[in-house]
Amino acid sequence: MAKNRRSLTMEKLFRVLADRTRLRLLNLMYGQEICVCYLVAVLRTSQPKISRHLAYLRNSRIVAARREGRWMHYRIVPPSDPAAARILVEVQRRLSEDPGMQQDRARLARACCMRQKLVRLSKAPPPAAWPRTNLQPASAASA
Amino acid sequence: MAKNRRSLTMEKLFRVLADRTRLRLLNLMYGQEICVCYLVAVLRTSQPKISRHLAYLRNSRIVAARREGRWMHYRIVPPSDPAAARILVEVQRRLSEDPGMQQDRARLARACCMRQKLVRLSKAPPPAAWPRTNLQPASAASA
DNA sequence: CAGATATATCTGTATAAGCATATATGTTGT
DNA sequence: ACAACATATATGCTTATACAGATATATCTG
Repeated sequence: MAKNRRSLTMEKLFRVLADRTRLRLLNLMYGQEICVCYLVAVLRTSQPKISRHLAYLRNSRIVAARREGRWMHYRIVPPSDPAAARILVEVQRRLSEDPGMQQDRARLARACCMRQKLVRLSKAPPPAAWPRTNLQPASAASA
Repeated sequence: MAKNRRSLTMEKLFRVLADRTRLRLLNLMYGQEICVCYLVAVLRTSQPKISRHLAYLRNSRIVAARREGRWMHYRIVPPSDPAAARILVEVQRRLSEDPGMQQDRARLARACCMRQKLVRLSKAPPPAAWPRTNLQPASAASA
């Protein structure tokens, strides 16, 4: 199941980042833990495709997953290698300037606001800041 | 001939960086303009392979080439996009810590020292700092 | 022509996308 | 409690494409 526990080589890290869909996913995960259903809703692409790319990110140890009932939450795990971590920060800065990525974030914000009205999202836990701020109920449904 | 004049997307940039041979080439080009024959000598791999990766880097506008007689000199061109430029600097920092890359640089230094004795390099212009420091004769052989 | 570098062609591998289906958890009816 | 189902996510399989490496050959310059 867990294929690759060793730290990433530089070229492998870049291979992970060399895909538009994965960058879009990371863009939505910066600073927050987010449910797959939101990712599917915002990216407007097939669920298997997103799941595949999440698995790729997971195997690369760049993101971690947490199950909460039927929902899976994904978050970015800053690499232990300082240079790799800095690169991810640079990526974030670059993505924040990309119009397409801004559009994705805007769609996510809208989805969160009107989530009560969206069938697919009404019951799902919304994105929450990560690392947790203590203001967010950690996992209200898990007790 | 010049296929792609538009600026790189983030994912394209990372695709360029997602290859060990290209990283080794960049590693040897940081801060200096260097002749292909040195790259071939240091990397100890086939000349067509190196030439193709150089073409890849050239088409991605990450390096530029300059002809001087029969020799081609390659150098890194810092991207106009500030975030991309910062990423390249981070890559440099990371590569400087990589043992394999240090070994390449050591081999290059050695080749430069004993170049008089090496048939393939004895007539080729050695690597020179770039941007030029005015202490290096720009192109002594081209006049 | 010789030396330096680039390109054509072929083969193998990685992987992205699409579709169908499997798994996992939760819910509902009895 | 258990069967049957619904929802959320993951995976198996197929096809298409990008591209790395190897070898041979072309191009460019002196």
